Amino acid sequence: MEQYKHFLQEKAALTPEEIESLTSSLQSKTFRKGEFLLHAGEVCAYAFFVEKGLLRSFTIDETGKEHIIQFGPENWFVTDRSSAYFSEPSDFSIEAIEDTTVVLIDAAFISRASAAYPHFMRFNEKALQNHIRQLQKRINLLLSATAEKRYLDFIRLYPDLTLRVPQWMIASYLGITPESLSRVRKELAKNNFKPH
Amino acid sequence: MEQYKHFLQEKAALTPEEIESLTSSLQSKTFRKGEFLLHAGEVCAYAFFVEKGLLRSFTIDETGKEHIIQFGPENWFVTDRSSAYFSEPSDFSIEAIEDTTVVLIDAAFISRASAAYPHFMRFNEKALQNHIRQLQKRINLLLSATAEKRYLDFIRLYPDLTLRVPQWMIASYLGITPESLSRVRKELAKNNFKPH
DNA sequence: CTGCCGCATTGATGTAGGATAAGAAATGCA
DNA sequence: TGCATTTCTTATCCTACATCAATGCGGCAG
Repeated sequence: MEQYKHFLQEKAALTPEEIESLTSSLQSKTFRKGEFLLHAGEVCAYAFFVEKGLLRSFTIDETGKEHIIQFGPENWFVTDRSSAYFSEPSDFSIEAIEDTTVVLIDAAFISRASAAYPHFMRFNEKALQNHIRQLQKRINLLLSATAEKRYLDFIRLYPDLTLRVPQWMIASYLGITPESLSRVRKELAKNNFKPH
Repeated sequence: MEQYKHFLQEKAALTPEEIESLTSSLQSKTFRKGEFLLHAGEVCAYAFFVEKGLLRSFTIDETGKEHIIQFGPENWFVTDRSSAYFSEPSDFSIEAIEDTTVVLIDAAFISRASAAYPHFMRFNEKALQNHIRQLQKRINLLLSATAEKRYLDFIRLYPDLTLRVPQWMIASYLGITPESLSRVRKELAKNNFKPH
């Protein structure tokens, strides 16, 4: 819970007292590596705030291939907003890539907190807007950039993930095969590119 | 303004009186085919609600290629939310594909309306959530579907646009070249596919 | 009517990345 | 520790789509 409290203090500009009173009702839960927090087809009841560990959300297409939507390291939210908001079955699955502790945030919490604290409401809306910005950016990349550029963008944005996530998952996030990613990396290495 | 009022009544469940009082402060404006409502680099001050006509929003990459983000026919909103919300210069341009009449909706209007009418606030949030759902869906398509599937999805979703929009713009939306789209269509025609 | 321009089509050729297969390296686990 | 499984790499071939270039053709300004 500590990370989440800290996060609220930073981003939502709430006082420690407000935070205590708000979060007293929240549960946290730990999942082992490989466990699922959400299976495709279920309604996503929570937003998961990652205290420690690493999640991924992904879809599976008709041909059985996985496509990673998002990684969730510490201090990130992972959820399927559409499913949670509209109470529809989710297309996503959410899985722990490492042993992961999350705070469970449900819709009732959000509305209670928004009603009680205008700061929280604004914080929440800002998170939505940020999410849109991210999605938009990703669409742009998928429309315009080569595999190599997308990979470079990825390691620029998530340098630590490059080390924590197996490459086939990064490939899946980028929309290419692991073999292609391997080639891209080889090419980059040849031109003496140093990721770290 | 009529379309917008109708839209509010349908989607936001406001009474005609509430709608009148709300919209009295709104301006509408008409743009000629080819005119720009927003140039990349400017801050996007409005959400444009399309009363009549057709808009497109698009980016231009480093190599000078356009990538269409969204089409906006009647009853759609076109804007760059990130730019509008964070008051940052936009990456998008917005252009009228046909002579187009829009209602100009600025941030002040949204907050006034949200404060005055809880229904409006919920309507607005729902629009945001819907937007996220759309973006997510598009990312999924770009990650997993071939040009043909993406095109089929497009005409299923926007059958009327297929007739109003030049094909090179559809190609740009799909992330392929006009030549490729032409070949996809040829292939579909051969297998006796009838769009309408 | 005519010449031009933007758009769509078609063909020839190039290329990024996919599919497949196999081996090497890393990791987990008994 | 050693065996098995997963992950990463490498090589070969293949395919979807891009690029380049030429042709056609409908609108429309003069």
